Amino acid sequence: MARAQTRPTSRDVAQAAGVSQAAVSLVMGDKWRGRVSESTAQRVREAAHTLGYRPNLAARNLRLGHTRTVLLVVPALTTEFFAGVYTGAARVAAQHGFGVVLYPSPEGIGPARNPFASGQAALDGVIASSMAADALTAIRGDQLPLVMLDSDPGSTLGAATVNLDIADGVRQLTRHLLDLGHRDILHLAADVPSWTFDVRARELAARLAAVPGTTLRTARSPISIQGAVAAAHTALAAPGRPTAVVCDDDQLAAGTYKAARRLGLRVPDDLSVTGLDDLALATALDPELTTVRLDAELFGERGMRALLAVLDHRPPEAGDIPVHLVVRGSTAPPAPRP
Amino acid sequence: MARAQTRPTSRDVAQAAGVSQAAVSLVMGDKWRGRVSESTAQRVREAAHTLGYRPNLAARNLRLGHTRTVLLVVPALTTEFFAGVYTGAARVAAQHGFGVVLYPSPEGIGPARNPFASGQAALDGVIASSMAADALTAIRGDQLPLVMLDSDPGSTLGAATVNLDIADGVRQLTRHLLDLGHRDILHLAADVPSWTFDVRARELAARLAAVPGTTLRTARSPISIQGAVAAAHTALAAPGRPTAVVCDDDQLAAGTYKAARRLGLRVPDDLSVTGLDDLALATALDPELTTVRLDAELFGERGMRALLAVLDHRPPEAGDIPVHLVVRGSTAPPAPRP
DNA sequence: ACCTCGACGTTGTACGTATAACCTCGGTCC
DNA sequence: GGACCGAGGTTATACGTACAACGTCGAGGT
Repeated sequence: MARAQTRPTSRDVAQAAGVSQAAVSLVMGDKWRGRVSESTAQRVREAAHTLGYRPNLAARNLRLGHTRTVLLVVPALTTEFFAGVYTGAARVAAQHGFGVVLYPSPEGIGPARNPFASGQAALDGVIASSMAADALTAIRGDQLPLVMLDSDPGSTLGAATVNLDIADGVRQLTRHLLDLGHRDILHLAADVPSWTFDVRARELAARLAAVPGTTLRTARSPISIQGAVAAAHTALAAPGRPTAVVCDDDQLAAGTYKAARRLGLRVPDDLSVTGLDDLALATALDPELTTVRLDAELFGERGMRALLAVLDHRPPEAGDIPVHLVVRGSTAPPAPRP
Repeated sequence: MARAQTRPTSRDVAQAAGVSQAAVSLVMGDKWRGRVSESTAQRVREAAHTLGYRPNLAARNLRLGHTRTVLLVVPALTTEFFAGVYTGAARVAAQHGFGVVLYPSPEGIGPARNPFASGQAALDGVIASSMAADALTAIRGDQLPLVMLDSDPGSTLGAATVNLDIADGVRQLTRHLLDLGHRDILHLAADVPSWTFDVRARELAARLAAVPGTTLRTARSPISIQGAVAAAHTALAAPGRPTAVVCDDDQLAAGTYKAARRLGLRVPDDLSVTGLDDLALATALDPELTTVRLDAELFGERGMRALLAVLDHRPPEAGDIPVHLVVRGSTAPPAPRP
């Protein structure tokens, strides 16, 4: 429980170097120019090195009043998407001397347990992706600067938001399917309440409603390949099969492939399938998946930049992040109806 | 940069409740029984609530000398495997009042930048997976209690280790292929220096060497589906094609599927393929992948328990974590040679 | 001879918390 | 009636750091 032997402090270094603790702090903090002679600084550095001195972060954080660490709250890490978000956020954080700590919310995309109440690290701010309003207010209760990723700009209680232009992605997707001649479409939707999924449903419905003679059905699935197999199988086995399935993400599309196979349907000849995310999985599938590519790293970068802006009391950068359709082998014109 | 308005401290709460700061600390720390009356405790709790008081973690950490936070260093989060490790570790950590912070080492499985030097959170210990020796010594330099996951027990400089019994998994896998009649095997190996991959190569070679008339070739691939496509394509296009491919993980197997398809080879009729991990990807493939299931959550649990033991100066639990072969559709007897 | 000034430090203090040590006061026991 | 005691607090202090404010000392200017 207790640390084996207590680590050396700046005072120990000071004593070893024959200077005051303040001098050590100055040297270690690289603020000694014009205050300490080059030779003394060197002596301090050597003493610190031989003692294996590392500044006590807790003390520094207390003194400074900030930690230069931010928390990135993500849903389950079952996909490489949020790894990309982290990478992007961590990169720009590092450029500004910040660290990023990753907190995968155990309950998935839904309400997260408050990670601050659980006595975790001290934080300067939070970047949270697609969270429910109650979890949001819990975080706000901590009065920490907050940036929301992919959340309803209307209900984030004034927090800054950074969004992917999912609506435009769905727009491109819908146009592609309509251009191919599809009129009977199944929406395989994630059964998780989240703005990012609501947008997909809303935009898809709006686009199809604008075209007479189209029909749109909806099936719900948990966000996993296995879950999607069951959901898609049920939906596709029902009478009046659609000619195309629009999936809320690539994992659902993978499940749809499997369900189609079981039903003896070939993709894309008998059934077109689309995904959303462009995971590595998308090109591992056979045929490769037509999907919408999301730039996860850019998303993370923009999120971190927005948080930095909030911390600086600057207005965060505006505008959604563009996405684009990637057409591959899983979409084709529908077979002529018998 | 500076926090908008400074958060209330325990002293503010004390003043609001008309008690001393010490009393607030007692009540908040749940150590007031027999020291503070129920009514006063209630008053303090109310004051804390209306002020929105949250204890300053940096101050608490400084005072206590520990943070009850440990770091989990993982390679890139491109797979759900380490999500499982995190989940397991976080679960047992929570049971002991600890938090777990996730640090995806930017350089992948290889040497990691020292996350402590970069001024991140203050930590009580580290769980690190498959790291190179130089990164290891960097961490040891911080004198933090350390547990290594899936690392050579002989070269961890005395750190505790927790390992999956990969060797046994490869043993089961090899027996399965030999039983099916395969004698010409290609090992598609990860091109990353890491003990966990060395074990695979060593065990596979040893098992096949024990059976006369077998041949073993090796091809190397980066750990990604796309990378494996190229590597497997090259290896399979060469003369003297193997009848089975043993892949270091499921992602490589997925790449092998694609390469085989391009070469007009059917799995498993023309080529058996095996993976290792049992990711969701394994059952998304067609045919489903024969692979070795690793219990990621148990792995994380054991890792955290070992760290807790080290922190308590107790000997960590011994013994490797068992794994087991999952036979699916990607393996079959080899086609009779023409 | 006096003042100024830069170079090179040092002393002192505060950050917010947890807890050891102390205080007070009404009731009990002998 | 004095000793003792437990309940219900308070006071004081330390954790390790960063930095503002304060010396000190020798050189240079007048």
